Amino acid sequence: MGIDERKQREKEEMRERILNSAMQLFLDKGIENVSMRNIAESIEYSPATVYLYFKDKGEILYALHNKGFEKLYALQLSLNQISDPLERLREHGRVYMKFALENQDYYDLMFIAKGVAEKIVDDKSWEAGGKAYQYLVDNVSACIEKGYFKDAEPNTAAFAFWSIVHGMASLIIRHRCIMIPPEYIDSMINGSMQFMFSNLVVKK
Amino acid sequence: MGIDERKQREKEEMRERILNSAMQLFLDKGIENVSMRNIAESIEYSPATVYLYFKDKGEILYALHNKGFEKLYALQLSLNQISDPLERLREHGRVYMKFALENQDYYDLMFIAKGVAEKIVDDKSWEAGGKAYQYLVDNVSACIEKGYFKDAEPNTAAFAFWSIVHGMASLIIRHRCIMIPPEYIDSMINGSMQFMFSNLVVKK
Amino acid sequence: MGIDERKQREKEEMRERILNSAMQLFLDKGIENVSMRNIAESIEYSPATVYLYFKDKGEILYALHNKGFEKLYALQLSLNQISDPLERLREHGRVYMKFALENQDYYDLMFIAKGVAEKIVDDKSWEAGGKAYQYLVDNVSACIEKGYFKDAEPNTAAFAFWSIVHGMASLIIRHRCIMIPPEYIDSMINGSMQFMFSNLVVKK
Amino acid sequence: MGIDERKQREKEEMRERILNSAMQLFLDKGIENVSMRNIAESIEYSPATVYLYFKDKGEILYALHNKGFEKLYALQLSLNQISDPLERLREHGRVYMKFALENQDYYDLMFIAKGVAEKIVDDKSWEAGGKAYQYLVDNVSACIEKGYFKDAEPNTAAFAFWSIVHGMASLIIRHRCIMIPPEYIDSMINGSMQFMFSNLVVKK
DNA sequence: AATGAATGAGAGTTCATTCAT
DNA sequence: AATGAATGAACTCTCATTCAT
Repeated sequence: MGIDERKQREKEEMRERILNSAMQLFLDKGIENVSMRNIAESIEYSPATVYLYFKDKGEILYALHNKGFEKLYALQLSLNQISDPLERLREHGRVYMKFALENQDYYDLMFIAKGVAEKIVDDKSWEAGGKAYQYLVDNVSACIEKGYFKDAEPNTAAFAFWSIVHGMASLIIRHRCIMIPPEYIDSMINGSMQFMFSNLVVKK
Repeated sequence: MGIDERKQREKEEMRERILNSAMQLFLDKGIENVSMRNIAESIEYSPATVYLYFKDKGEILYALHNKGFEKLYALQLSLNQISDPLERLREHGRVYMKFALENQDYYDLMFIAKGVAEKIVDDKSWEAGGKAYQYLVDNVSACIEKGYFKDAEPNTAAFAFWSIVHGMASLIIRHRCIMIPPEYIDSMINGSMQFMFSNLVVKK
Repeated sequence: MGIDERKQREKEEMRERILNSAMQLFLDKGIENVSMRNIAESIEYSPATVYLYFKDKGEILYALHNKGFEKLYALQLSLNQISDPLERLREHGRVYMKFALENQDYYDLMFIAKGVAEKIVDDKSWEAGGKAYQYLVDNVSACIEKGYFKDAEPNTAAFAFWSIVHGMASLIIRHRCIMIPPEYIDSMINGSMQFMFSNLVVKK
Repeated sequence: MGIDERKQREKEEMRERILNSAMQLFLDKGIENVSMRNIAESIEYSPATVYLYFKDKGEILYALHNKGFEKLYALQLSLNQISDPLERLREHGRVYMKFALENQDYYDLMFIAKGVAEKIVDDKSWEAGGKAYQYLVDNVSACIEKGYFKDAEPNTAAFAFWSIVHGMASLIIRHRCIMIPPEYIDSMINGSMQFMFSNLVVKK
């Protein structure tokens, strides 16, 4: 009775193994330097086998990209328990940065890597990203409604907030912060976000 | 006596010609689609000749990266004529974004591309970037001294400002703004910067 | 007792189904673009299953080749109702060309494709082809006996007739008639056959 | 002074060597079973080297195809010394068959092989074939003008003649004459051509 | 009887780079 | 100073086929 299920599970495990190996390789050698062969070798299977689980290289990239967005979205949902939208937005920023820095490989794939977005647009599949972005817009809207920001249009403000955190994250991930001693990075991030928030918010 | 100098000069001219052609190709076909052979063809020399002037492809990328920083720094210097530091900072942001969007390939090379930054650490030559960054820090410092920002530490605030503009630029350049209709991108950028500035600055 | 027969029958049905699907695919996509996987998919079985019914791809080709000859032979038999051998030969030519052009993939397999004929010699099984050829020889013999051709040896004349129609068919099928506008092909064929017949036949 | 010429000559020799090796391989293994790698190996160079001399596989096929047509056309020109068009046409047939049977590999490429014609049509390059075909049409026209054939339209009659010889040649080359004992093939060919000519030609 | 999983071999092609001349 | 010739290594992807289950 469990046979089909076992097979199903094994198939899923194999996909997972491939994805993990691929991600590890991306991390080690950079996305553009990873080939299907590399991936196959790293799981000790033949190249052809990989194609049994993923149609082509793009599908692997897409699957990882999606996993990343799911992870991120799950984190966003956990923010729902914070009722005050401003506090939620602040925490949103912290969570986003934490996600970016703890999952630099995923973040790179999701928001920085070349050749990924291009492949994905062709499919119907900016869904994942769209959901995450919408969550931010809603959060910002709620803040505006509560009067936390002056002169703010939700989409514009959301883009501004996103830019700040993405800017920090991508500068760090792509090693453009070498003028900042590593041990200061964290306080730099917190300081920057603090600077923004404390000044942007309307004092009542 | 003039011979060596002439030779030196000719060598330099050739390097320059190679770099210009390479950059033109990057602009035309995208960085990853340019090969050493392409570059050689575009200057009508053989591939082997290019190697007489640059050790390898990485060195070309690095040289272009440096040229990019020089370009950017020149733009920054032109800001000096603006005496009010806040107004200068505001214009700094506009100029930076303009540079990024009009020279997306330079910008990519300078602040996003993988493999370039790594080379830089080895070569200890973050000079070019350091100067540009220092200019920003100085600009922010001047603003703080004049009391435009509250509770601000110059390095931290500078990092924050840089993050915003880099965030916007890199999201656009790496095609992560597909949820924003292209015709709105410009107003989105201006709106975001306006949002930040108008709220961050202490009202007197 | 009926069990074995049923099994036998089922096996034969499956072979038939495979062959039909394979031929359909050949017609749709061209012989060289059909893989064992395609064939398996089109009958909704796994690739491995196909190998239970045919030793390898060559055997499928060979079987189709044979089916082609059966088809052709059936058409030839239908000519028997024409009693005058010359009229029968003329119609033979028309029927042959019709078969060739309406079943280009069968024809290709039977008379042009490489790798198929080789297999046949080994398998000593030129039977199917032999029968069809003999039919032609007999037809030509009858014409000679009736005095329609002068100076003719049956085998030689048969080969000559076969060459004409095969020449036309294979030039068309393998796209070597590009200098003839497509809309003229038909009249070219008819014209050529007319030219041969009207001149070859002894006027009484 | 001779340096450039020597280089030119060496380059040409290399192309020739590649073409010869390729042709030999085609002959041995069949066109569709020859890869660029095979060709490279057979001349003991790396695959990449072959691409220095030929843009892609199609260009090799095309070059061979062209060589074949040049050979054939040269033979045709040698017929010009025969003044009587009927005798010329008769010899034309003999020469064509001789060419086909002595250069089966070239003939296959020129008139039978799949995938060659397709590639060539795209280029401007049915020239070679067109010239050879036109030569035949002209020959047939001359015969008609001289009253050798009744009721004949030149293009149609030319197509008919071509079909006969091509039919014979391709049946032999693709091994479809296994019912004819090898030692009879020659007399079969001659006999067939004799049968056609002696009967087609108007007796005066 | 049927298959899921796997693979070795191979396809055409491109690249950065080297080196004798 | 410049290059023609060459190459090893790599790329993505497909195929016919096998075999344990």
